Amino acid sequence: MNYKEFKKLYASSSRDIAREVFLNNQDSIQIKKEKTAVANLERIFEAVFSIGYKKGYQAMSMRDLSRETGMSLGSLYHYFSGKEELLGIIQTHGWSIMKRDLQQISETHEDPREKLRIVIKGHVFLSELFRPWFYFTFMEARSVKPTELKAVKSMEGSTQQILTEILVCGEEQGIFMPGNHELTAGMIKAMQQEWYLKRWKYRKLNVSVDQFAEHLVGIVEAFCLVREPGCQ
Amino acid sequence: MNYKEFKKLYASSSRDIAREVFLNNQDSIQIKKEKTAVANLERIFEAVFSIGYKKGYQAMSMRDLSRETGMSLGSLYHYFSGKEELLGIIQTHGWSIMKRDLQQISETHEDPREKLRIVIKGHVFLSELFRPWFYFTFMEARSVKPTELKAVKSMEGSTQQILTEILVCGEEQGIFMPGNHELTAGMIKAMQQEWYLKRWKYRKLNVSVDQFAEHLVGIVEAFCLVREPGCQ
DNA sequence: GTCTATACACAGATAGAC
DNA sequence: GTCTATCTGTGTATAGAC
Repeated sequence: MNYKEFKKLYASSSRDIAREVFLNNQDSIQIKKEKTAVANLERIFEAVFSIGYKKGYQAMSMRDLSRETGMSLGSLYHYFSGKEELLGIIQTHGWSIMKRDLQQISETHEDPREKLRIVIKGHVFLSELFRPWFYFTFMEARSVKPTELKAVKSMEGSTQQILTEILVCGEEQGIFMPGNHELTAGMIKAMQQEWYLKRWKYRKLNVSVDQFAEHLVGIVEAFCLVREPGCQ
Repeated sequence: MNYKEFKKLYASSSRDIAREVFLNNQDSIQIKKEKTAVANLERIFEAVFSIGYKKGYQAMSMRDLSRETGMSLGSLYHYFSGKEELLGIIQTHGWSIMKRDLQQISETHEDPREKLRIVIKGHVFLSELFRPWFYFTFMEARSVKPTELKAVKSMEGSTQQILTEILVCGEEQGIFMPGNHELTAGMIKAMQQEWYLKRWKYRKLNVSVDQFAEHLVGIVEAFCLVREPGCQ
């Protein structure tokens, strides 16, 4: 599978995400007309990502957000009760997208080797599709309030769990080498993160998302697949 | 080489770093007595890392810093001209430690395989020794002002360059496989970062810095070393 | 549903006593 | 060299007109 095929299968736009957020938070959002609310939420998220990417969420003022969205301060406060809640909405939604979609991807294959490939690539492709969400959730995870932090940590753990289980299962089937699979899973996650954290580097190097994902799979397989006897 | 041996060779304490900063910024620091200045700088850095780790530098107020250091607001401003300058001092010094020491480490060996091992492990060990510095410089790199950003970016690039050169050189000698070495170097850096960015995860898993570094070297060598003919 | 005007707390920074 | 007291701008958030 390459990125193009992936996009066809899992395509959902930023508009769709905004709609999801609207439906999940209909009680706290004071605007009731779906079309208006969804469109404005989309503008708000986009602006938060843009400003947040440059200087971080804490350094973004509500006036910055007002300027970037073209909405007034008063209007903004009809979409969330405060700056902290806005952060919470984005964080929890970002992580839940990630968790849900990766779970779904992992269920499309049975063979451990195929499953490992698809889960690794799927994560990279997903992070390409929703890069601002991934970048933001990673960089701003610290700022989330303790209540939500627990949920966020558990979602982060569950994505690593998926990888670990594949490695364990593959070892049992004699396909993968034995080893510290938790540690390997952590390393894989680190490399996946590289794509959305340092995206600018790979644009400069002219590395496409497909090349990146393939390279990553190559590294993991070189390490994990059992070598033929007599080989080093 | 393991972490213990590394520490013996490259040991310098947080006090030493504070002294270095003092000597480099003697003109802008209003306190002239070395002993006092160095001790207070050390306290300040420690406090910045502690608060910054929890909520980020932007969210840290000077009053937070005053409370944590036990120094008054007025005193703090005798050590730097403002919050922005303090950030700049920490950032540029953090990156320069990293660059200088890695350069030094890479010069201790000639054979590409040995050199690769030592540079990879050295980075991990260095980040263990100066973890707060590494974490902080990574997470707060965005907040640095444009003038300093250029310097920071170039230092980051140079550490990746060291890895790339080793891989290229090893390929020429027939020790390493051909491939996109820039890309591989980026992946290695990503895994190295994992250690200081997600340190809590590995403490929970009971993974030591030596185990982590060895695992990382294992992954890289499995991918990079030329396989014997007939092997996959 | 969106706007302008404004309340009020807190930020960064400084002056000047000790 | 360190402190307390204070200035001034900016931050988040709200009230109420349109």
